[in-house]
Parts: sequence; structure tokens; C-alpha cells
Amino acid sequence: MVGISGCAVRLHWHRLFVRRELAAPHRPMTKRSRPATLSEVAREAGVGTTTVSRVINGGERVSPKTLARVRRVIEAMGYMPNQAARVLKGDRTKTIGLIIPSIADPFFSSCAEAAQAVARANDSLLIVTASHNDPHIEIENLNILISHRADGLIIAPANSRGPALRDMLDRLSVPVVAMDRPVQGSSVASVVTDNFKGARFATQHLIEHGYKHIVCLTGESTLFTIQERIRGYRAAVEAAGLNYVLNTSIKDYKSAEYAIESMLAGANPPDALFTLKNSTTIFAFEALQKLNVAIPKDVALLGFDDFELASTVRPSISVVQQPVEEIGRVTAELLFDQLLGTHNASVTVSTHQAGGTSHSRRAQQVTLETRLIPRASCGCAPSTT
Amino acid sequence: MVGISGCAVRLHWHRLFVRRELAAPHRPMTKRSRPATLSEVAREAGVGTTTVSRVINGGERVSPKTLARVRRVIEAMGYMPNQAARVLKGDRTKTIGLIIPSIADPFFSSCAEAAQAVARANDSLLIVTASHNDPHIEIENLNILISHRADGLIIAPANSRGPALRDMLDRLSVPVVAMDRPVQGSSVASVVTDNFKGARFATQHLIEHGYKHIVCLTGESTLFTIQERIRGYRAAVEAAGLNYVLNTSIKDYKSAEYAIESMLAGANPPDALFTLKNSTTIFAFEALQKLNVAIPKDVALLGFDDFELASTVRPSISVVQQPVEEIGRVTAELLFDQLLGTHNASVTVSTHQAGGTSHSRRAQQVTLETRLIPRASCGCAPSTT
DNA sequence: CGGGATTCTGGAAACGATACCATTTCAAGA
DNA sequence: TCTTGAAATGGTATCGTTTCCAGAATCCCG
Repeated sequence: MVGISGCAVRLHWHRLFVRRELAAPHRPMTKRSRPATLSEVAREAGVGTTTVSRVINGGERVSPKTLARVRRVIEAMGYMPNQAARVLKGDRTKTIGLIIPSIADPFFSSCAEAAQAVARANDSLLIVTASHNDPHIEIENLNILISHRADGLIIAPANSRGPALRDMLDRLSVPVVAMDRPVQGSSVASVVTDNFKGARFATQHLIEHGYKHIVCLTGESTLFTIQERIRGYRAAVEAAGLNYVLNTSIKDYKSAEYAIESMLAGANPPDALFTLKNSTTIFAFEALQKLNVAIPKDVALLGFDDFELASTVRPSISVVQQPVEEIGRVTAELLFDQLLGTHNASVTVSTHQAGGTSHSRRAQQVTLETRLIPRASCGCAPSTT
Repeated sequence: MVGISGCAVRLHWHRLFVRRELAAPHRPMTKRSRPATLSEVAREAGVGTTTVSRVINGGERVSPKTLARVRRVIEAMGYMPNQAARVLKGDRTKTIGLIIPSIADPFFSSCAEAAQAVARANDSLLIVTASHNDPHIEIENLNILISHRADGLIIAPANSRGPALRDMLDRLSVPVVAMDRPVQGSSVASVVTDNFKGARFATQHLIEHGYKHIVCLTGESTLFTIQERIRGYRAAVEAAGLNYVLNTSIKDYKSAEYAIESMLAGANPPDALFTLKNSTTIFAFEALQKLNVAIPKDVALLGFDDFELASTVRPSISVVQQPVEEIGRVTAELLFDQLLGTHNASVTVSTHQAGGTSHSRRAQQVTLETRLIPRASCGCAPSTT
């Protein structure tokens, strides 16, 4: 009954009439044979295509005997349903697309992982693509995913203000949710962290420590998220009547060392640094070490965004932690809510930190709270981790 | 099994006859409308479907006038070809699948990024899935990708020795390339790093430094790659007549601290540690710091696998670096070589480090070299980075 | 201006799975 | 035994695209 077809090493996979040829002698397995189709299974099992279809979709309304027989044939032939045909027929591809700046970025890959878990729970496949923060590649990826008829899309826009993307998203025929960065001026749902509040709170924390000259190192500052953090920092220092000092020059270790050295040699040297992204934090940390500046005694350091080794290095680095997995998870959940229709009249969203109005119903704009992780570099937790 | 078992609770996603309903009044844009089809474009442009098909495939053999007109209609209607229908017809999906343990793992996500670049260069989409090192999920992902009719597959097997996966891969009808970890006993091509040689060389380096009691901390030790590294370590210490001491107990910071403390208090304390994976290196580093053990004066440290902050922490950590991007790139290239047939008679593979026989033609088993990055923790580069 | 060679063009048959709907089977009650 | 409904099953149109093949339009030169 095991009428496995096939032979190995076929140079021409062309549609020869060898669908049922016997196994070739010299190769053990059925490599390179054309995959079996549903109707072949049906013929082999002596049933109709409908029955086979029912079997692979759960076996409802099929007699146990037939069910077993068909299952056996499926197993023997190594049959796998052709998604393409399925998709073409129905209107659900069970596929959602994700566009992030980079797969290798720990922040986004963690989001992606969380989103994939949700997708899997909803019996869907997540396709991850990288835009490298290039609006052009981003649009290209968008087109690819649309071509593949993704049921829905998650996107972390390279440019929150770009009209091109906004217009494109608005005329899309599938639901879209923006992740980490909103699409300004558009109606697409979004899940973001409260960068403003997180940065303000962190700055306030430094102020409470007694630091008077808190300088903010932005790194690349064009992104929406960074802008928000700058706003937060500004709000805090201005409320406290301190100086608002921004340094946007740090791009690598060298520029960090140069910038910090100049500032320390200047008239009004900083007693604390607030860095707005991971790489900047690391560059600044490295530079401070190199310049033999004691942390936090001479200069304190607090960074936005946590990273694996922040607690390992000496001194450990205080950070504002974002709810990374939650961003991915909630975004995906929001998307599936849209996908499954307005089935659930009250979608309540739990936020990262207890902080007052933490539930919103049918929220299309979800804002997640950050958490301050005080470690040694800001003056907290002087000795151990 | 496949998605066969599925959810029994199907809430009936009805198929209403709402294909062409007009846009709801309260929404500004043409959201939720069914995407245009090729034949609609054809009708709109007053041509046959064949012509439209030709236009979207490059516009060969179409008169300039018709070409322009059809292109205009396509633009106006926002038409995107339906991949599913395309795939169903032809036999190329322009899609390849990648199965890795985790998306969030920096090593694998970098591989994935490199592989995606190659895929894109070959006009294909890379679908990344995570197995979490679980053979069961791995098989499930495999089935999903096969269902989606991926043209080819890249897999970093959770278990190099598992017969289930091997058999499955051998009867697959698409080319497969194993990445980072081979599939033992199978004929599938593979791209791996030379873990044995890398570990042996690193151990030799420690021996040349004069360390006499080199202990190897494996962490989780069941993976093929770790086993190879153990072999390399063993070969080096035995060749030098030193003791072969393995510690497989380290799982987290706590166990690292306990293990290291005990060893140092023991009869024959180590003067160097060789850690076989990232997390173990970090745990050991942290523990040494905590125990106030001077690195490398009291105990040297050398880790397998590089990570971003290895050069930033004090002392900087010496490591064996793997050619991460190259692994991803070469694997994908090998896959596309298979995909495009035996078109290129001599596929030469460049290896990471000049080291003798670095080219192999038509290599189905590619081995890439590691590189030793000596930093402070092994006794090299005593002061600066 | 006419023949043949191009170049364009469109009709219709696939591709594989699904779902409507019609048909058959079967068991139990009358 | 006949009726009757439920359960099991299969035929077939359909999804949107490509491709084969044939037919129509156009061109080039003698």
C-alpha cells in the first residue's frame, strides 16, 4: 500500500509521467519527488477529495474507519497540504507579516519572538522582514508581504512622519498595527512604550540623587522614540530649574570619548549622564572607564533601554527598562483582535507597571509603561547587584 | 503531526457575500476592500489576462502603448499579484525557510540577517521560525514550511543525532542545508564552524600562556557544537600532558559562583577557565568578579563565542570568535546553489581565516574557521583594548 | 501591394484545496 | 417491512495566475 513514488537525483523535475514510478535502487529515500497532492491521496485511499479534505481539517463528519485509512495513506505518502492552494481558495492565509529595522537587534528580535508566540497560538505563521530603517526597503517589504497576502501586518516604521508610508497603510486592505513607533497622522493602531514618561522619571531620579548638571546623550536623534525621550528629559530638568544640555554627537566609542573628555574639561562639567539608547550607553560607559572617571562618584550614568550585561559590568548600569516581550505580545494580540473581527467588545490591555489608568477598552493606541531599574551607576545599590 | 489536530472549536468564520460592498461611510479610506485581481485589471484596461500577466512579469512582447496603459491601470487600482495563485501554478514559491533555536539569540539572529540578505539578492523571501531547541516544535515548523512550499530549507537542528529529523529531511522534496550543526548520518549539506579546531587552538593558547590547570566549563553540554568544543579542549590538554577537567554544572550565576568557589577552595585549583558558550562565559566572569578573583592574575578566562560587550567589560574578555554572518551567508548561498541546479561547476568557499586548505569545490560540507581574539582576560593585552 | 515573417494578443486549460449541495448509507423507530 | 432523519460521502465549480497555442495585427521588402 505504500506506493511511495519517486527517485533521487532528478536533473529535470519536469513533469515527466513518472508520478508513480517505483523507487530507484541506489537511493534509499524519495528525494526530489514531486510532493503528493490531495487528489492522489484520495485516489490511493479510494475516497473522494472532499473526504480527504475533511480528514486533514480535523476529521469531523468522517467515519472512524475511513478516517483511519485516509490517515494511513497520508502518512505513507508523506502528504502535506499545499498552502498556496488553500490560500487561493479561502481568504485567510494564516500568515502575518512583521517589518522591523533589524532582525539582529536584540530589542526587535525579542519583540519578534514574542509576536511569533502569539501568532503560533493563533495558528498563524509570522514572517519577519528587516527594513534597516530605510523607508525604501520598508515599502518594498510591505509590497512583498501584501503579495503574499498576509492576513495582517505589524510594522515598526522607519520614519514615523513619512507620508508615503502613511498613505500606503491607509489604503491597505488588511489590518495593520504599528509597533514601538507610531505612524503619525494615521489611524493605524499602535503599541508603544511611554518614552516620554520613562525618560522624565529617570531624569527625576537623577535629580533626586542630587545631580545638578545632567547631560543627555542622544546618539542618533531622528527617531520618534528618541525625540520622545528627549522631551521627557527636558520636561524633568526644566521643572527642576536645571540646565537642559543635549549632546547629539555620539556615534561610536571615539566620539563618546572625545565628547565626554571635552565636557569634563569644560566650564560646567556634568555630574550625571543620561544616555538615550543602548549603544550610546555602552560607548559612554566605555569612555568613562577609559578616562578613569569614577562611576557614579565623579559622574553618574543612567541609560534608556536595558541590555543583558548592564547588570554584570562593574559598576552595574542603571537603566530604564522597556517591556520588550510585552510590546511584541500586545502588538500581535491587538492585530489578532482586529483580525478576528470586533468579536470581543472590551479588549482590556494590561500595562507594564501599576500606575493609575492602566486599562483601556478597545484601545487602538496602547501605551506601555517603562520601569526604572536602579543599579550602581546612578548611585543606588552601591555594592552588590 | 501537521496542523491536522487543530482546534476543534471552530467558531464558523462564515463566508458572507460581501465581496463588493461599498466602503462604510465612517471610514475615510478604502480600507477592507478586496484586493484587485489580474482579471479585473485586464477588464479595466480592455485587454486579456495574458497581456496583464506579461506586463507584471517584465513587459516582454507587449506593445509600448498597451504596456503603458496596463501599467497605469495597475497603478490606479493598486493591484498586487496574488502570490498564492502564482505559486499554485508554477513550482517556485520564491520562499525559503529557516529554522533556528531562537530568534532572540544574537548568534542565530545574525545568521538569519545574513541569510535574509542572500535570499533577497536571489529575489526570495526568508521565513524565520524558532524551534526553541525542541525537536517536536522543530518538526512542526518543518511541516509548516513544507506546507507553504518553501523552495528550500535551512535548519540548525535541535538534535544532530535524532533519527526522526534525519529521516524526515531525507525524504523531503526540497533542498536542505544544515547550519551551525550538522545532521549526522544524513546526506544534507551543512555549513558549520570548526568547533574542534577553535577550541583546541584556544586551549593551546592558554597553555602557551603557561597555565597548568585549565578547567573547561561547558554549560549545557548535549549540543553537537559543545561536544566538538569539548573534544578540542581535550585534544589540547592531553597533548600537553595536562589534566582534563570538565565542569558541566553551570546553568546560571548561582551555580557558577558555587562551582568556581568550590574549585578554588579545592586541592588543585584552576589557574585558567575555558568557557564553551556565551552565557557560561558571562556567568563565570560575574562569579569571578564577585569572588574578588583577579583576572587574569589569579585565574585567566577565555570564552568560546564573541559578544558585544566582551571588549567593553574590564578586564576585556578573550574569546574564540565565530564567523557569524559568514555562516548565515554561506549557508544561504549553498542552498541557492542547489536551488539553481548544478549550474556552477565549481563552488569555491572562502573560509574565515587563512589556514591552508581553505577552498573546496562543490563542497557539500563546508567548515568555516574560527578566530581567536586575544584580549585582557587570558593575559594578552594587559592594559587597553 | 502582396506574401511571409514578425510581433502582439487573448481563450482556455491547468495548478491543489475547499465548500456547496446532492446523493448514498445506515440505524432505529413505527 | 417501511419510513425518516442523521451521518457519511463525492462531484464539481471556484479561487487568481501562468502557459500553451492559435489567431490577429503589423511590418519589411521586393
